[in-house]
This record gives sequence, C-alpha cells and structure tokens, in this order.
Amino acid sequence: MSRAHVSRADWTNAALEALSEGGVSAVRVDVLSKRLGVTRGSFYWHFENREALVVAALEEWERVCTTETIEQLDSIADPEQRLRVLLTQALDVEALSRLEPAIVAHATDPVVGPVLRRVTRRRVDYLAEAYAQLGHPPAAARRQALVAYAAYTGWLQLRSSAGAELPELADQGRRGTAARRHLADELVHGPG
Amino acid sequence: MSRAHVSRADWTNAALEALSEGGVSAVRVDVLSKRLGVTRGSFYWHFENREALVVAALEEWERVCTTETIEQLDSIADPEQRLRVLLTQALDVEALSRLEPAIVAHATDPVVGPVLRRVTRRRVDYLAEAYAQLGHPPAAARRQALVAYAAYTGWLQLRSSAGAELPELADQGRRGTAARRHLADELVHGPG
DNA sequence: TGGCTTCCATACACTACTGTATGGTCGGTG
DNA sequence: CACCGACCATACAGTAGTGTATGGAAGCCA
Repeated sequence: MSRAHVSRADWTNAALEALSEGGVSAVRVDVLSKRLGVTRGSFYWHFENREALVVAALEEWERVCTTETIEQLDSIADPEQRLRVLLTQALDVEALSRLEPAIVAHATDPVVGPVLRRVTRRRVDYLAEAYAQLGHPPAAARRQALVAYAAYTGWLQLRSSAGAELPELADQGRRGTAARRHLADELVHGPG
Repeated sequence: MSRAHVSRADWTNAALEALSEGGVSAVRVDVLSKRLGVTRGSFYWHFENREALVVAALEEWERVCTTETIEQLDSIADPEQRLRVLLTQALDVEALSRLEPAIVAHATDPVVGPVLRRVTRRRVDYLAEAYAQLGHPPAAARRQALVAYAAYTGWLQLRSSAGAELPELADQGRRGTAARRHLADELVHGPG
C-alpha cells in the first residue's frame, strides 16, 4: 500500500475516495497522508492547500464521469442504443454510487457548487438531445431527460444508503441486474 | 430572532437547518448558538453533547417526514388518490429538497445510517403496498415502488443542486408545477 | 564526487471546535 | 421575601486539523 513516491494523482484519487465515504469534510490532509503512508509534507509539496486538493478531485470527477463519457458515447450513432449504453453503464459503475450523492450533498459549498451545476447541466442537455433524436418534441424531450436523470441519481442514492436491505438494488445478483435493466428500459422508452 | 429562552426544540430545528445547508459536519454547537442568539452554555444545559443533538434532529426528521406523514395518508381510502397526494405533497415541500440529500450523503455515519435505512425501508414498503392495492403483483409493485422512490429522491437532489439553472425544477411558476404534476402522473400510473 | 532537483519528515504556530466547571440572572413559589 | 430551580454567560482545558519553515534523504547528471 505504501510506495516510495506518491504522485499528485495519488492524492487526487485518495481525495475522491474520502469524498465518497464521508463527503467534502472527510477530505482531510492528515487522514489521507496516513492512508497513503506518507506525512503531510508530501501533500504540501504537490498542492497549495487543502482547497486545491478538493478542486482537483472535483475536476477529475468531472473529466472522467462527464467529459470522457460523453466523448465515448458520441461514437454510437443510434440514439436509442446510445441511451441504453449510457444508462446501463452509469448504473453499473459501483464506485459512483457513493461519490455522486456525497458531492450533491455539498451543493452549497462554494467549491462544489459550480462544478456540480456544470456537470448536471451538461448531462441533462446531453440526455435531452438524445431524446429529441428519438423523435420527442423539444419540451417533452427535456422533461423526459429530467425525469431520467432524476431516476438515475436517485437510484444511486438509494443504493448507497440502503442497498444492503433492498436486494433489488444490489449491483450484483439476478434480481439486481433485472431491476437495473427494467429501470433502463423505462428510461429509454419513456412511460406509456 | 433572539428570544429570552431557547427550548430544546429550537436547538433541534436549528440543527435540522444546519444539516440541510452543510451536512452533518455543519451541525456545530458554537455556530448554532450564535445563530440562536445564546451561548453554548444553553446547549449543554439541554443536551448531553453534540452527538445527542444530531440524534435528536434525525429522530425529529423521521417522525415528521415519515411516521406522521404515513399516519395522515392512511386516512385516504383510495390507493391512487393516496399515492397522488403523497407524491405531489412530498415534491412540494421545499424544506426537504436540501435536507434529505444531505442526510443521504452521510449514510456511512454510524448515527445517520440506522435512521436512514429505517426511513427508506418504511417508505419503500409503504409505496409497494399502495402499488399492490392498485393491482400490481407483489414483485412488480416492489420494483415500481423502488423506481418511484428513486425518482422522488433524485428529483429533490436535482432541485437542490441545480434548481437555479433548470426552470422546470423550480418549486414555483408555471413550468415547475407542470413538470411536477407530470412526474407525479408517471409515478402513479407507471410506465406503459 | 559535488551539486542540483525532487520528494518527504519533523517540529512548530495557529485556528476552530468540543466539553467542563462555575457563577450569575430571573421568574415562580412557599 | 427568601429561596429554588431553570436557564444562560464566562472562562478554561483539551483536541483535531491546517498551514509553514526547515532540514534531510535519494537519485540524476556533470
């Protein structure tokens, strides 16, 4: 677990991990330094201060979970197929089930707020565009995008908070995958 | 704003307010004491320590937003009407839009976790029961309850994080109420 | 080998917050 | 009116975390 040299990326990843476990206030320099097997001296070599670490972690999250994801999906021509891949993939990644709710909970934080609003807007816009390509008129496409994104983020939230008691939410097992597929179906085709 | 005597309930309400603004770690005795216009001496008269305040706040939340709400809804005989009232009412209360995501974000907290799981289970069970009374078979009713609750909690989350940029999410105005009614319709009737 | 760079350890000052101990104030009550 | 209990202020100790200053180790490169 402890290495000779801890990179800036190592610090950022550790911050994202702490973020998903206990929110922004759990991103503590001394805690992370112990977890990485170094002292805080390493941190203040790579970063200006604690806020810079939080910013870096949030930007990394935005890059991986929004920018790069959208770029990859753009290679899928069929909008229905694209939506299906997006939703099933987003619901599958277990690492996000705690991270995203933790970020949302600090929406009032001056560091978190702008990033979160940017990410939300880009995702909803992207969803609305896909629904429009499926034939929905603009207003309906936008409503459907909001419902779909709300269901997605709520599903993650549920799984992070009460996944243990609700076997249908589990990310593995027969019932879990069936429920996820069911949800993805509903979100792609919309309600009757 | 400042009163002669600050009651235990005043402390609890202030804690809930702080909770919704900045999460569990924002429930600080000294901050709340300044906000209430007293010193921390008042707090340590009413409460054993800080954790006792957090517990009291979470129990108050559980009581008002789950126990009492369910009791009131039980007076509505028709399950469809009951569902509609529940959803529209739950989506209307603006005070919850930040509180519930903030609580969920601390699901790993040993104080928050048990309360949250209890609340989630009771709500999902109650929803599943209503859907079963609407004619759904048990497994489908349960799946529908999960989807509905995920959409509900995700909707609150969206509104708390990006409500300003997404006019459809606003709790007031033409588009906001229309979108909420649209969502409630979908959740009551289910997808085609 | 000497020196330069990179990375980290150590020690310290500082701040924010919790908890405790104790005394003061004010309204009610015998 | 004397006092008692509820409520709060004040002052202090203790702790956890941030940021800073400085020295030291280890590797590359002449």
